[in-house]
Amino acid sequence: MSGAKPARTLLRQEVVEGIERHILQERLRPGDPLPTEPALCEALGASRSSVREAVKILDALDIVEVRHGHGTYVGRLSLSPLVESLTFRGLLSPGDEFQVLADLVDVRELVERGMADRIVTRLGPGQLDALERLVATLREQGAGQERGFVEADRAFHALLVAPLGNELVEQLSTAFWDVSAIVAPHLDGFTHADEAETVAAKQSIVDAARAGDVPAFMKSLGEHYAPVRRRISEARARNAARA
Amino acid sequence: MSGAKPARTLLRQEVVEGIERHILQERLRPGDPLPTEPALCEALGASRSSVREAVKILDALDIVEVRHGHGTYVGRLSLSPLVESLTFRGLLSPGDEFQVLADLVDVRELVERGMADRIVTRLGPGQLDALERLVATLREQGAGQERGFVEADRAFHALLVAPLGNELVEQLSTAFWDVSAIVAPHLDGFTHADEAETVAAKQSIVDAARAGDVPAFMKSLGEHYAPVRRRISEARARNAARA
DNA sequence: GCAAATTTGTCCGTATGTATC
DNA sequence: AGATACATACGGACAAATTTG
Repeated sequence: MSGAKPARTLLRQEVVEGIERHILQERLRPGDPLPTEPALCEALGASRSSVREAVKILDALDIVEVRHGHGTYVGRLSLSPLVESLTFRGLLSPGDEFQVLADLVDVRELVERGMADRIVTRLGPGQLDALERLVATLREQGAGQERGFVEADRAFHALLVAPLGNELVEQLSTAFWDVSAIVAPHLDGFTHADEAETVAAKQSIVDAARAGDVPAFMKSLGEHYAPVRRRISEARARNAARA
Repeated sequence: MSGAKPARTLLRQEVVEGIERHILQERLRPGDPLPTEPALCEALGASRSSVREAVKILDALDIVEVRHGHGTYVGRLSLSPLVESLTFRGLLSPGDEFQVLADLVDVRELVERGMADRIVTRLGPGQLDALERLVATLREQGAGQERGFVEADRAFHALLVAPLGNELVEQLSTAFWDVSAIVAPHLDGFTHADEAETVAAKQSIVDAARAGDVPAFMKSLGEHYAPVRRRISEARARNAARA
């Protein structure tokens, strides 16, 4: 029966909050250095184990970034935890392997559709030309150069929402794209015809944006995601039949 | 000079992937038990420290759930890591404290706006009545009963996107609401008039949905978020003036 | 209700790998 | 290259929480 307070909350969790408090109070910014592990131990009254576990939690959330042999720093606060979490969920998906993927495509189209008017009005000539060049790249590179293809596709969707001036939307958009790119390969049956259809729809999207035609922009968006939706529903049908 | 392989990747990270692999290969589902720490140590060839740090990382991502004195289980795979990450970013926000909040409101309206047609067509009479009851609750409970007010508000937005059948959209919607609820209190100046305006807009939203009027639904959405936007831009103006 | 068994939480000491100067 | 500072990893011991007999 020592007089020590039987802290209801786990010490590790208090260390997590202590580090967060320190970052906020000192108004630190991403990349700024944090105290070393021994310093954190003394400052927060915990052992190395507890401090290390707390740091790993914050590292997983990208609130903290650890560089081996160098030090601990404030993280970038990116959406990497969302990507990790959603990716694993997509790979797990008990029952229906592709439900998450279908939902994901919905959300991706939702974001671009919901921002359609702003995208159309704010895309400048230079950005439209850049989009056009990406479409050309996609058209030229077949299934032979997968690497360049997926990279151009990623860049296209990132550039599409870039002029919004909403950093959160940009990061969410690329995060959802990343998850799709990791989960989708389990989706075979994607033909060259599908690919061509998708690229053609991208061209229509750029044309509609250049013309300032919001309804056409939305229509092209629907056509762009149509092939993926077909493949997903076919895969789901196969799964259902197998069960 | 031990014969151990000088793993170029961190051992801790390999343990993380090993646990993930185990969950996938065994097709475990949320709530299923995982091996104990000593068992994981032997299975993955790592010390308890490394295993524990790996488990904490997976716990932060809600891929694993740890219960003290009980065991380790497969997590719920919720979006809690997104909430944690975004909340901290909102509290940090160097330079402009309310940029993240403004972006957040944009995204919340974006989701509801982008799903407008589907929401209007799929909302059944029972769900419309439930929404109406929530609006009544919001109207009756003033600033006096904050608890019930915010709870009803949360329920309203959750119920709005529920009939879509897209679990990801539902979880994203509530996640963004949660982050707003945590970050927004730093935003004072919210008057009773603002509150009344927001509640009235919610009534309009329900009316429009009941009438199947998509344009009116969208218009009401804009009116619903208008007061919050005003408060945010005022707060940003105050911040700018202070700097 | 008590006590034992199981499992996670915390601490300490030590040795190793890595990056910087 | 050597020295230093730091994170990484190990193993053992005890504390705290939970379940079970």
